[in-house]
Amino acid sequence: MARKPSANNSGSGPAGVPVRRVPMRDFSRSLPMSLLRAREAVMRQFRPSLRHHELTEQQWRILRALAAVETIEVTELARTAFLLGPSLSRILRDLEARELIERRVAEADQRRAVVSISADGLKLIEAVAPSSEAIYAAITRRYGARKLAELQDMLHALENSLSAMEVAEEGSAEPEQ
Amino acid sequence: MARKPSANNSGSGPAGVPVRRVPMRDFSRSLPMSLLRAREAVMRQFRPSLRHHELTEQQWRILRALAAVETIEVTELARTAFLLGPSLSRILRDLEARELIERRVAEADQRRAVVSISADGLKLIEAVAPSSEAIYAAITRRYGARKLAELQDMLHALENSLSAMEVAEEGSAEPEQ
DNA sequence: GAAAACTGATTAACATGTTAAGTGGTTCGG
DNA sequence: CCGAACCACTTAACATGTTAATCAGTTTTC
Repeated sequence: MARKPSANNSGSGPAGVPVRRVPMRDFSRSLPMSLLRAREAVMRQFRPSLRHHELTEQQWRILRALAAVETIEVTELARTAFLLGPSLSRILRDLEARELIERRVAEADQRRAVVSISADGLKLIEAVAPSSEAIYAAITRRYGARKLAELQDMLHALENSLSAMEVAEEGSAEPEQ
Repeated sequence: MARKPSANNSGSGPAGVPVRRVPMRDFSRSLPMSLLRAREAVMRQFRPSLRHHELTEQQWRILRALAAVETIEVTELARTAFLLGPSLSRILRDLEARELIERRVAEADQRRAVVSISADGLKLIEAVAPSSEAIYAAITRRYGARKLAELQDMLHALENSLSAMEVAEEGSAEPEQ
């Protein structure tokens, strides 16, 4: 288990000890990594259930978003389900082929598409919802309802903090003239 | 802005009001969604900087993990960088082609591959690290160092809670027999 | 010591993430 | 009006996520 000293001196440092060669925050403690790991731990609970219904996580997000409204435009749906346009386009195409959703063009503006869930789509949601809710309840029990609410608050606060923060453009490439 | 009552009665409920037609937790408040949104808010800050160096988020994770050790085996690297095997395989192939990493087979076990960062790879890290650290510092300032540490703790606690939780296999399909 | 079982890594196949480009439809300025 | 600008959506191209299958090397078992 102990890392064996290697004979690889082709790099730079003295071989044998795992040194941090560049001064940098410990990698595994970075915020993006923590968020990724936490999210993966949560999704690992849900994926099997979704999989048994031939649904991906994103398809499930879309169906749930659609179940909450009569109709919705594609752009608004992308915002709600937190998907980028291209992803949403592909998924809607597939869900439409499976007849889980319906789509028509808006009368007022021919550019816009209006989406709604189908009867089959609703049936599917009703089939998945119980186990999904059960899993969520189990997670809540394990972690603690109060702690979970607090975590959500902190996550939203983080999101709000950063939304106001402008992204550095780093003008070292593509000078834009 | 007010949702116009639609004439779509093909579903089930009385048309006109955006009703939640299936009893379910409000979608936008689900934990996976909160985690996803928070993570995206964070990554949005880093992506431009990485992009200027022709690096994806995952490639950056791998280079950073490699910079902390002399050598590492692929499986261990996957665990450290939190990537699945297939993703890692592809990325290592590309990074090797760009000569940012080096790879050789382990002497003791010909199945295993041992990876290390190259001199060019180290130079690249040194080029990216400053702005990366600056962004992280800015995020910390905005959100608050103490709050950030607390959030990390809660995320790790969540991860630990769920790792002990076994995933339901839901025997409704593929009876396994 | 060879077949069976196992293991580390890669490849395959399909779905999504991400950015850029394309395609119609709509609005605006002259 | 009519061409330029804009807008909603889709397509394209490439990278990663995810599961299953494959492949070579190693260990187990009889």
